[in-house]
Amino acid sequence: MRPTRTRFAPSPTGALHAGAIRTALFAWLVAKHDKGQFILRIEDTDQVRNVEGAVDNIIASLKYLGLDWSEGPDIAGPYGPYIQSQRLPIYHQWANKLIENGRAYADPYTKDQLDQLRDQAKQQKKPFLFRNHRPDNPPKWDGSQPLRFKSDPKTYQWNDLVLGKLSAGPESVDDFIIIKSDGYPTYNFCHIIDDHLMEITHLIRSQEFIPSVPKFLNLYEALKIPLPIFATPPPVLNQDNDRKLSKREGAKQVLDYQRMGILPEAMINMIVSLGWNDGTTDEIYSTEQLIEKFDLSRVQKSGAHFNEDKLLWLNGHYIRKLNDLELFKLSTNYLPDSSKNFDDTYVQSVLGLIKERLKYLAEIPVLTNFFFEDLPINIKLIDENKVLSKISKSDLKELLIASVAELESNDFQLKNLVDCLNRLLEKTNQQPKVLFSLIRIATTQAPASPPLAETISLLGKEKTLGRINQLIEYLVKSN
RNA sequence: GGCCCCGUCGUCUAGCGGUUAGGACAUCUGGUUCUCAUCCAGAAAAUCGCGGGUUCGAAUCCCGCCGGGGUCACCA
Repeated sequence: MRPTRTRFAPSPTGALHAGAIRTALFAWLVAKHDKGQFILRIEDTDQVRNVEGAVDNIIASLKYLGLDWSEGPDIAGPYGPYIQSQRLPIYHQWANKLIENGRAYADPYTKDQLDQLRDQAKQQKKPFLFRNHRPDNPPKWDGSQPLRFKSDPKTYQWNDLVLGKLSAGPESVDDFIIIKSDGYPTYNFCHIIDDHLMEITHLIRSQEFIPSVPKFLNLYEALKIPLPIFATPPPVLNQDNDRKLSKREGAKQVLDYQRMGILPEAMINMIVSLGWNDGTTDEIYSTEQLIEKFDLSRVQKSGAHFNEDKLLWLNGHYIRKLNDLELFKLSTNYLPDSSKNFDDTYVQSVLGLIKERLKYLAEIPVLTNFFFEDLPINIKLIDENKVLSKISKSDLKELLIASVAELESNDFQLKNLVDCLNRLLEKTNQQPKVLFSLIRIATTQAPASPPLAETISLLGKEKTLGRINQLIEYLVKSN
């Protein structure tokens, strides 16, 4: 048995989105499951569409999710180079074989002539097939014309690990360009050679290539290259419509999710669930479990909409499983600058308090800033509060004064604070709804925060009392 | 338009001839001394795209239709 070798072969035409990275994930999981190899190959044969920095983006996206490769543009291997633009002589060698066998010929048509033929076919409502217009005496190929594959049309039936039996008639097989007039090969040609030379066993790619497979099958035959196993995952669709994810549709980059603080485990879990499950009711899978359980034959046939709600839920789940130190380490790039004035223990405690309401790391500043800095009084929080807005400002002021009096003698240990707040409720004869909301707003100036006792215990006596007094002053002045 | 693929709650899905069609996200309700969240309990949500067959019995098998998508480049 040959070892399983899968590959991810993107073209560097822009940033990777969730659809592309899922294909990579599936291929990676197959390789890991079989204890084989996963290869990264860059398909940069379109010199016009190549985008600077795209390879870096691809590599960074894969690294973010921990999808590692054993051979690639940055890792030499026995079948390199792994960048197609560096393999041109190989493609020409194979192209020459086809010419020698009479299975490739120079295309003598100009672009205008071709367009004309296509228009004609369109007007006759017939599909355009180049092979109906093969030149009788093609010129010898000198590299200045495109080189075309001379097809041998027939009906094909083939197997796909995901989609099952697929078939198409001879009308799907045509003469297509294998070497462009700039000397670069087309995808249709060179991916077959590369997959063969690189000993790829499973060709996992997205659904838009299905209509081309009969053409590929014809070429495999002409090149005497054995078929790999085909597996075609369904498209990943936009959240809001039924079209596949694309940059044009405003799909987020994979790295955008990294920037917003989606943990790799959550992202992997989300992406794999688009089209795959193990048949149980499990929703959460560690990467190790996925490697063990993943199976292409259980991949869905129909497209799946990307769902950011579910991604956030998963991410929250993984964040909650972190301990305070782990969360602290992951948060360094997200903490507000003002946190630098505090020691790590304090910052860790803050993160511990907000952990269960954190959906993604970029939320950290809005959830924690009041722990690190004094915020201006936002009276709207009281005016728009459904119980506090019904109480007169002077009554609120009196409640705050009573609170300061009670809290002043406390040591702000959590347990003692809870007792203290309870006493305060009794003394003022108030509902927690009123009193706790009031103190919470005074001390955080935030619409939401962790529970009151925990919050002010961590904040400390000095800041808590200072902030309450500040609100008292404000209320006195505005009266 | 030709060819090809797909079609179960709003979304992701379980289901492979006999189920009260199950789970998860989202939504809504209640509980956890305040808010937000977590957690717990519960509700609502799919006449299995439609119509025919086959069968004692169909979401599951067959056919037709409809709907959606993909593809018809010197792009991948």
